[in-house]
Amino acid sequence: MQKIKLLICDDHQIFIDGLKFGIQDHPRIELIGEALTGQSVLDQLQAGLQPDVVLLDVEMPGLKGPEVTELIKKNYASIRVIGLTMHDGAKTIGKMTKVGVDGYLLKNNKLDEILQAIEAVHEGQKYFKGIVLNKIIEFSNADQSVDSSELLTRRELEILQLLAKGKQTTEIADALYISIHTVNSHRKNMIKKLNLRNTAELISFSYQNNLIQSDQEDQD
Amino acid sequence: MQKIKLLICDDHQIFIDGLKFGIQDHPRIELIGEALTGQSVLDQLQAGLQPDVVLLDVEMPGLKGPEVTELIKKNYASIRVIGLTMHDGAKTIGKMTKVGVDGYLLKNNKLDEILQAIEAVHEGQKYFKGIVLNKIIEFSNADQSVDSSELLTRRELEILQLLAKGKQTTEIADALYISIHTVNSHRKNMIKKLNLRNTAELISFSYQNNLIQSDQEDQD
DNA sequence: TTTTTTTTCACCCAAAATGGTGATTTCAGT
DNA sequence: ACTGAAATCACCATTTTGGGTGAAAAAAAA
Repeated sequence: MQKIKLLICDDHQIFIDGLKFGIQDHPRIELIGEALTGQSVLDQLQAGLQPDVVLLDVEMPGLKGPEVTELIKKNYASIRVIGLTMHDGAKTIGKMTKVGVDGYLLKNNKLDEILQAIEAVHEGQKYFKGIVLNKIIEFSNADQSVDSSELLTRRELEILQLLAKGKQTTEIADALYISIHTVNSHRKNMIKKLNLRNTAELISFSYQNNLIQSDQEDQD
Repeated sequence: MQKIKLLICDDHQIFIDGLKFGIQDHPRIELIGEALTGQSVLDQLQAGLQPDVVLLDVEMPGLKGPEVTELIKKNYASIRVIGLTMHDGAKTIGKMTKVGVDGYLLKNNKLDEILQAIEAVHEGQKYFKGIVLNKIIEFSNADQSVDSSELLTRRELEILQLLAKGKQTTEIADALYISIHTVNSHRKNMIKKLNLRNTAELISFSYQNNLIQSDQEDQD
């Protein structure tokens, strides 16, 4: 019987190494490739690699889990994707299920659990357990978990970035060659449409919903 | 020759499992214990376990890397401690070196690197490489890498949390049973002492410096 | 104990933000 | 060509911030 062909993607080499050791003697699973970035996964698939299952770290620099999953599912429908994550944030889980991920595991699971998940999704089952399952339910019920990336327009996001840097209305207006009234309108619109109360909460919201990168430069 | 006795602590089981496989055939290293929390490490040491080297995840729920390291170093001076981390934040590295950590590795290192580090620290060497080393230098030179947890007082942090939730001065004053003047003073002091310009930037700063947890509840 | 830091409160004033309403232009999608 | 969303600008009134100064009580550190 053919072994399950597995491709691992995780930006942490040690994770890959760990799994490699854990899988090397497995009778039914075979590691056929590894990648440190989402882009690398897509490249390898493009190049003709044909895994049955992709084990995908969700939080990565560059291309993130949901995007990668979406592209895999779109172009290689037969490949099963399992998301792996550190955190159990409902938002990310929601994004992943939306693009059709087949399984989802927290990294604090035992190796056994992961191997089990690989076999399960390969047989066409979905693999969600425990907290993850709860979060999915939570997410599907509560629609208030905003898909923020589409709630704010490009211009609004632009202004948001500047607000986060401590710029005030006049400065933003100068920087963008628009009137202070416009800047004000944008800010007020954001606060209103997101159901917030003031700029401080707007900034909070934008960090919590990853509208702003925590590692951006903060030059004055 | 006696093998190096190793104790691993990481809240991610898969990490432990991975390392276990990686070490099982190693001629000079022997895993004598594992722990999922910092507290568990201390308990095991208390109970008489005598590792030569402790491999310690820095970011953990509960007792964090620096605290654990400090306690180990204080009570069991002969034990070498290697910090393991996901992120390469200068602040955490600084805290770890301050309490006398012997080595520091990023989790995206290869298994080999980790094994090498274990042997190095066991021989009394310090093991810092690449980015980590740079960060240490950066940290010791640049004093502007604010140790924010000590820059803000407890009260200020408290007010900061509420500001981040969109509360305004009056509400915060009510919640904390203090005058609005006091709340205002605290906010103004924070902005001034951190060299910021307004509350928006203050919120930004606090997210970027982990003064606020991104996954906190946002109930009204 | 003495000294320093933290927390508390107060007043003044100018600048900025908020909340509302309304209107025009530009742009993308149908 | 039409429609709706996005971006632009404007005026109004009220509230909140931000910047300064000063000072007393409480707590922590030396």
